Amino acid sequence: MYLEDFGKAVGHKSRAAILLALIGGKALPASELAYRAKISNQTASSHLAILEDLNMIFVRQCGRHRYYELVDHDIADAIEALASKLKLGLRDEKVSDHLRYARFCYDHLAGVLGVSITIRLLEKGVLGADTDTFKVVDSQHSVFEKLEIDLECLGRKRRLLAPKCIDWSERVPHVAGSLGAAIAVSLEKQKMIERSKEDRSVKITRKGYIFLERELNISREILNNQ
Amino acid sequence: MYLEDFGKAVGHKSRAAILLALIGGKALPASELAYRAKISNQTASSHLAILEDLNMIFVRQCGRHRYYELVDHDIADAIEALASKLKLGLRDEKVSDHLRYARFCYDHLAGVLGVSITIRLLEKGVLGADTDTFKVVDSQHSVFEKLEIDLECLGRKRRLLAPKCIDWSERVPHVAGSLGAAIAVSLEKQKMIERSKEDRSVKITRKGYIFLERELNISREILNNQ
DNA sequence: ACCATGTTTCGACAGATATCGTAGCGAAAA
DNA sequence: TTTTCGCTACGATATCTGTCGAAACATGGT
Repeated sequence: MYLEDFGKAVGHKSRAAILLALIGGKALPASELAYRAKISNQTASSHLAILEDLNMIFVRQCGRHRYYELVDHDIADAIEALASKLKLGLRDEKVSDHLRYARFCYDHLAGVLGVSITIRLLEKGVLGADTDTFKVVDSQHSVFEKLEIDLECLGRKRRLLAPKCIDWSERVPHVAGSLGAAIAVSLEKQKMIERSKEDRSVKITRKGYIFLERELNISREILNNQ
Repeated sequence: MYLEDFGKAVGHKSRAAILLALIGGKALPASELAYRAKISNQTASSHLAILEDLNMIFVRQCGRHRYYELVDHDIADAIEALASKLKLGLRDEKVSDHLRYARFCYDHLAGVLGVSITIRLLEKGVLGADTDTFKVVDSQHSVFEKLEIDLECLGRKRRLLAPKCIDWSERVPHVAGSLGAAIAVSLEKQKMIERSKEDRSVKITRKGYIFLERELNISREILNNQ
C-alpha cells in the first residue's frame, strides 16, 4: 500500500467516518455504515467499493447479509497511533465522555478502562513490560482462570500475544493483540461490559463493576467515573 | 487537525511526494519541490497552498527566497510511523539502498546508520531504554565531547531529549528528539556525513567512517555496506 | 414462483480538483 | 530605475468526485 492510498482512504469525511466506525471492531452492514456516516446507502456503497479497492476493508458474506470489516487490526492500530501522534480530533465521532472512558479499539479495549486494566495487571505482577510488547509473567494468576483465557492456546497463534497499543485519548500503552482481544471477548461474553449500539463505546455492567473491583482492584473512583 | 485533513494532505501523489521530500528536514524552495514531485511550478504552488492551509507546512521568507518546511517533526515522525505500521511503500522515492542505509528523518538519522548508532550507544551503556524514550546514562562519555554535544543545554529545551522513533525500513527504534538532532547536526558539521542533493539519503565520509568505527565500534561489515 | 429486504449498479448532475499558460508581484541585483 | 528571477494569482479547461434517484440484483423467506 502506498502513502497516498492510505491518505485517499481517510481523506474524505464520509470514508473517515466509515473507518472510524469499523475501528470499533464489529463487522457492520452497509446500511449501518451509511447511517453512521450520514450519507445515503448508494453513496456509502461507492465509498465502500473505494475502501475495498484500497485494501482497507473486506466484506464477509453471511447468507443474505454482507458485513464489512477492516482487513486487519494493523489498520485500526495505525489510525489510533496517528491520532495520538498528531493529536488529531476525530470530527465525526461525538467525542463523548463514554468514548473516552471505554471503547473498543478494533478487538480490544481502549480508553480509561483499557489502560486501567493494563496498569493493574502490571502492578499485580501478572504482566511485565517489554519495549513494544507486554509479556505474561504470572500465567497461573486467577484472572486468566476467571476470564477463561487459555494462554497456551493464544501463544500458538500467529498473532502477537500482547503488543502495546497507544490510543488517542489516554496516550498510554494498553494491552492489544490476541490477549487484549481475549480479555475483551471474555468480558463481553460474561456480560461484564456491553457494547453501545451507536458507537464503539462500552458500558461496564454491575457484574463487571464487581469483577473489576474485586479481581483487579481497580479503584471505585475510576470505576465510578463511567 | 482532523483525520480527514491529514488524509487529504497525503492523499494525493504530488502532495505525498512533496511531504516525503520535506521529511528530509531541509527547507526547500517551491521550484525544487515541483521538480521532485514532477509537476509544474504553478501546480506545486497550489499544492503548497493546500498543505499550508492544512497546517502541515509553513514558509520561511529569506530575502527573495521562500523556503518550505514541515511545521514540526511530529509530522515527519507520524508519517514514518505510519509507513512502518502499514508496511507502506513510498512510491515516489526511489527506494534506493542508499536511502535504506542512511537518511535524514526530518532532523535526525534513520535507516541502518541511525539504528546502528543507537544500538551501539545502548550497548556501550551511554544510553538506556525506557518505554517510549531513551535516557542518557553516562553523560560523561567521550562521545558527547567528540561530537561537541552539550547535554545540559539540550535538557533545558522544551523538546523531548531522546524519544524513540521507528522508521519504515528498519522497524527498530532509533534516537530522535533534540539529542538525535544534535548528533546528526554535529556529524554533518564535522563533515562525517554528507547529504545527498537528490533526496534525503546521506553518505558517510572517510572521516565519518573512522569516527564511527573507532569511537562507536560500529563493525566494518556494517560500515562497508554503504 | 413470488415477494421482501438489503445492496449494488447505472445515470445524471453539481461541484471540486488538478493542471498549466499567462500575467502580475516583490525583492534583490544591475 | 530597470532588469532579472522566482513565486503566486488568475483564468480556462478537462477530469475526477460525491451525491442521490431509479432500477437491477441477489438471497432467503412465504
